Amino acid sequence: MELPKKTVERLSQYRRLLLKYQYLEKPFIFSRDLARMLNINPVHVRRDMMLLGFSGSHARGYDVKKLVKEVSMKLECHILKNACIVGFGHLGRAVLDMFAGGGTPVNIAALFDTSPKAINQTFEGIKCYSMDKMEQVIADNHIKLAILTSPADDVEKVKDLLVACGITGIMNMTSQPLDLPEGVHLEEFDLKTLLIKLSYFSKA
Amino acid sequence: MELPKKTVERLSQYRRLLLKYQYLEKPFIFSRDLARMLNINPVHVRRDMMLLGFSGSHARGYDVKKLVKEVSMKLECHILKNACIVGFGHLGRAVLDMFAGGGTPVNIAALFDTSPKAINQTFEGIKCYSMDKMEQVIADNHIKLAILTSPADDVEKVKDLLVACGITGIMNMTSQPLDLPEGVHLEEFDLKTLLIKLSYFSKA
DNA sequence: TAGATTGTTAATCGATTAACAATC
DNA sequence: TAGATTGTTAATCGATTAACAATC
Repeated sequence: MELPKKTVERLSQYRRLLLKYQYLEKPFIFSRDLARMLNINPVHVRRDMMLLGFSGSHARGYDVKKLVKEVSMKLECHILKNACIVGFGHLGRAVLDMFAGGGTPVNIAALFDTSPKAINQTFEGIKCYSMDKMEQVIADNHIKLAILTSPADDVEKVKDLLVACGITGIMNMTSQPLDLPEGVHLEEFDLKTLLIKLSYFSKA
Repeated sequence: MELPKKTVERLSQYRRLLLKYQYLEKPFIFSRDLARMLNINPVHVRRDMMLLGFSGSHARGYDVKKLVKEVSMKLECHILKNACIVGFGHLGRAVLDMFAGGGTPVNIAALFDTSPKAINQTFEGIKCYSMDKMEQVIADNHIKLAILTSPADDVEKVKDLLVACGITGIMNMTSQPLDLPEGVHLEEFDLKTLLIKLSYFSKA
């Protein structure tokens, strides 16, 4: 059975935090402490553990290493998913920087851009290709995810290309609404919208 | 009375879309068409209009220009909010590029970075300052919002600085959880988390 | 009038959290 | 035992959507 979306988000955060924590501190952690570090409610932690099917001890809390292993298993962090970045401007570079270090279960396997300056260059060890190599490169590298950062006017064309290449998930970092066919998962990442929201709710 | 969060997000999207649309097409639009362009349910549009207190015509739909004006009013798009970008790496640059063009009700008024290469330089007409000028610059420019893109290890220190400077809203683009005092609004923008979510739900 | 649309209420769904029994 | 924590159910809250009356 599938986990709720919000639970998946939090599991990912628990994992990230505890991966750092596990070498520094005690081998056990209480829901209260984990919650405080993430500014959430302890009940959230316990409920997520329940959904995960993971048990703690009433006396000591949760076994950090076992928990990290369990979360990683559930999120399939052992199956390294290959992703590509489409559009390699500042935003694309920022994304690459963020994931080049490793530690995340998503592997950037290729870059695509239209600029002759970038094409055939290598960044952080990852090669940048022209758009017309997309079909070949995506097939050869078993790429399943795409992070879309290209300029707004290209988005529709690029989307159709990606879908035709058999991509199963797209992270849309353009501020352009995207209409995807059944079976392709979409994650919206719309900075313009969120900034206006921030502004609206930050009224002094 | 305050609008629901999701409604504010959608209002921002209606506005963006219709600003383009208003010069191209008919002066009226149906909820169905607006919804289709954003891949949402038409009922959403009509309900948001209701919450906004905006009426359409049964025969012709909504008056595009009036609607844009109404949404802009509600989102206070006429009050230009000043924001700063803290951390001017690739991510900071990407954010600046996105907003330098104008058209959004948020104005980037200053950049902050620790790198001597960037400090005192001007990018897209916006000056980059060292972190220790922050208090002065934020006060002088009436900056109320901060977009945080600095490296993870600086985040806590920078946060305290920003709060001390009287910032009322922070967009956190680092993957570091932030704990803010009452009265400072927080918007999380966590790429690592969302990418894992995408990966989880994109299982073939 | 017939058909389409808006405006609004009620039902549904998902996420959060309060409450509390069970356990160490 | 007393006190703290986990595990789980039930209540609450916010967002979405189904249903339908009112209107053009």
